[in-house]
Amino acid sequence: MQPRPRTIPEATVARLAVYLRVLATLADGGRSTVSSGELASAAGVNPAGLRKDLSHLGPCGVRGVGYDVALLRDRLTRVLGVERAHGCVLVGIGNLGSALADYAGFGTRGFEFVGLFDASPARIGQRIGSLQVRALDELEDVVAATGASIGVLTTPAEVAQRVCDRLAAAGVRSILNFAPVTLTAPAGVDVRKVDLSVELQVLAFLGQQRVPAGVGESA
Amino acid sequence: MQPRPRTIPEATVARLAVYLRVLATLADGGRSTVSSGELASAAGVNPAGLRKDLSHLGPCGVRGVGYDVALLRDRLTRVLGVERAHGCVLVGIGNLGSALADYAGFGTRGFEFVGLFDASPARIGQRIGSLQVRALDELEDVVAATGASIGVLTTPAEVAQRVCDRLAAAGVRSILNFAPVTLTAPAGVDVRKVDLSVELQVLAFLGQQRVPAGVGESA
DNA sequence: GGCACTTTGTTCCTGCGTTCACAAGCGGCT
DNA sequence: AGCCGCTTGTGAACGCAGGAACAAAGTGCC
Repeated sequence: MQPRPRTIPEATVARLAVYLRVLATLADGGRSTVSSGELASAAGVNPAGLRKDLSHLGPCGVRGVGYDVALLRDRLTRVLGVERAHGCVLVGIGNLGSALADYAGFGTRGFEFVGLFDASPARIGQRIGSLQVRALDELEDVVAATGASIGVLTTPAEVAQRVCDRLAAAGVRSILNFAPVTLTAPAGVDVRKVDLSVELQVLAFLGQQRVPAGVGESA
Repeated sequence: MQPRPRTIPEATVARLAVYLRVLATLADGGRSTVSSGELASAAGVNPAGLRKDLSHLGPCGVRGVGYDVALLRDRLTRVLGVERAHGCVLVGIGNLGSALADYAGFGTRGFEFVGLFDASPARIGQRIGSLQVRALDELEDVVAATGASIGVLTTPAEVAQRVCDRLAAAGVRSILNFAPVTLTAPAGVDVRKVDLSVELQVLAFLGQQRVPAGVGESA
């Protein structure tokens, strides 16, 4: 009865977001159809895997032809839930927070910042884009008033857990954490972590592993 | 003959980096030993998984007691290859690039920016921290002079691939890409991608999946 | 109208990552 | 010195993601 199996693997969802971006680019370029091979190449994945990913949302291509760019884009937009813009609050307006608040790429992808917060009086009142930085005290009120569903944390590590708790209590259901700590959130609240140091350390490891420099250097 | 099996799964490496950070915090707090359960809890993973991760680098705990904090931290530091600082070049000094260049967290974790580059004359010469933004022309020279092994891309999507090619040609072996495009690099060059929009879209999907809001909203 | 080519959607299979459960080893107590 | 409890390290099973190969289907051409 349900056309969608309703359970799409998380790894697949992440790739769907990538496909969506590629499709947007193709649509801008005037393309009307794409084959799985071409799309997979642009997204950096295996063609078979791409078709399997897409199969999770039912048949949406035409055999012998490929996928309709606009159609597939709209369907992905719906499935990913970015049909309507999601309100986001951003806590911690340091360097990284300011950069994110000012990043234009979010607005065009279904996300809109509806509140910027910081604890430092020096930051409060500062304008970034079309928003003003507010005091942390107003966090709950703004979340309630705007119905923001996503919280982005760019605070120092020491206060991240406390802010996370407040966001969850205020009704935010998804949190994107840039602070270098592992957060614990109540059930029903999703937390995703972006850790730049970890990414660099993985790269460092892969680099040194590829060339075990210093091992056989005895000449 | 080789004490290390030499092949550590990438997912494990990412977690090792997390453990390392937790250990650093514990060491600062004066703790001398930790059990796998406590460490796993702080890192947000399964205790058994943590022990398996650690087993990849040989026995390094004491049964009945736990792990020596300082000892394990040093060993992880060595294994991850952040014993010596890695030189990083950062290309694209926009909002995000500036934030990363100014982020103090990297220096304490074995990474040091040795060059900041931008194509815009308006940016060139600007000082961020202890470095000056240089013209993109100098990229190859600086990489050669400093032996930088890691490149960080925070450029617009349109030029990311070109810069990636130049970095690879200049001898950079690891690239961390923040630009919203899928890069292709020659063999021997590792590319890791951090895509903020994708993270948000995954959150949006998980949020809407949990509550099919809008289905019963007849009011 | 029929045929062949192209491309999707699916199925099978292989490999990896994760988890659970047990045996081995070490410290502390008696 | 011997025993007990605690914790690590490892072996095995489960589940999942990724990749390759095959069948179905639709288009364009002859």
